[in-house]
Amino acid sequence: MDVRVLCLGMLTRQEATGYELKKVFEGPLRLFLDASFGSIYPALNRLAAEELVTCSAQAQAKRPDKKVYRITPKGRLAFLDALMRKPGADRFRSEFLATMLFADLLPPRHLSQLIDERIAECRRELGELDGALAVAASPAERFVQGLGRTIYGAALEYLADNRHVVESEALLASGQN
Amino acid sequence: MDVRVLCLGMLTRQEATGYELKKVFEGPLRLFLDASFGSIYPALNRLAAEELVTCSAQAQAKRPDKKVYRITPKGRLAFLDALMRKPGADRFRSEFLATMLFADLLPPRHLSQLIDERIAECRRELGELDGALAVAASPAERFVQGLGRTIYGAALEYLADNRHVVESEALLASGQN
DNA sequence: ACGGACATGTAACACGTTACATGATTAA
DNA sequence: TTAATCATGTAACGTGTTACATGTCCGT
Repeated sequence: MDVRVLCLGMLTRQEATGYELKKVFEGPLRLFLDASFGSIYPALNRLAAEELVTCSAQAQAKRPDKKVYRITPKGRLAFLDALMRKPGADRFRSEFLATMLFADLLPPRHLSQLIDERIAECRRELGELDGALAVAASPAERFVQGLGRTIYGAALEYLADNRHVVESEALLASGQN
Repeated sequence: MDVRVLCLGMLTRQEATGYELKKVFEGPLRLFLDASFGSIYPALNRLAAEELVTCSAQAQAKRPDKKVYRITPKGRLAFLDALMRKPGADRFRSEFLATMLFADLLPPRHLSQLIDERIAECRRELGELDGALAVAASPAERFVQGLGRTIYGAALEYLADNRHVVESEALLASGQN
């Protein structure tokens, strides 16, 4: 699902500007959703050209016009159509995990620090998700956020319980160099 | 971490051909790692041009030469250097999850079938990971595979326990259309 | 007879990121 | 005064996918 379809989907919930859409991509769902201005604005322009959304520009003093986008009936159909396609495989790109795959090549201290930071990061993320769940959006959104929390929680526990596996290996390897 | 660095990393473990590397990308780690021939072969050629790997071609009857790549000391240093960089943020791209975010727009039957398939898929993946863990590679690899298993396991349980949240919402929504 | 494994590679294309351009307002 | 928020947009660039090109051998 590309940025274009994702934007269209968000507009099924709420009319929004490109700027507001970007904020959604930075919110608690950012693990799953992501897009930059450089992809959002062209996406919205294209959606408008295809008449899947309408755009009403509100003039603002000393600022670029604020362009509020609203989905059209045609846009809703197009989004539905995209939603009904069989979803492709997940791809979990994690540089942290890729690094862990070669943990034995790292200096032990560096590795431990990496894991410490990762654990802190997971906790931060968990806190944010819990906060987001408390203010509660739609059930669907809560469902996805809840899954995110579950995954982060499980990953955190796993990390704490199993870090010794890679850490001891890194120690052994560093003793042999 | 791009395909080039990833290939370099795998070559720290074992000399390999592009074809063999591709098989690794299709194995139990495919959730975290992924690359197509169209990116692997150019990556290897570039690595060879930079002298981070060497390439020895073995002539084969009636087939393209088999090109075995080996990492050089310079390549090991370059890889280490890449590994030591602060890892970027995770990005979990899941079309399934993106679809769930709009579950209330889907026909209830379609949604339930989607979730059923997803659960089956998770189980398949879990079985494969368990199989891979049994034959055991390096501790680092087991660590990462174990994390994969943990995540899939947690996701599976969450799905089973919470599917009713989105399913009932979809039912409600479909009754109102 | 047909598909899949083996084996490498190129070219067109899609998609997204990054950095840049512009500029006011407000809080620390 | 420095950074962040608001607000949109373009252009260059990087990276990867898909489809194509080529051909054998083996199992069913």
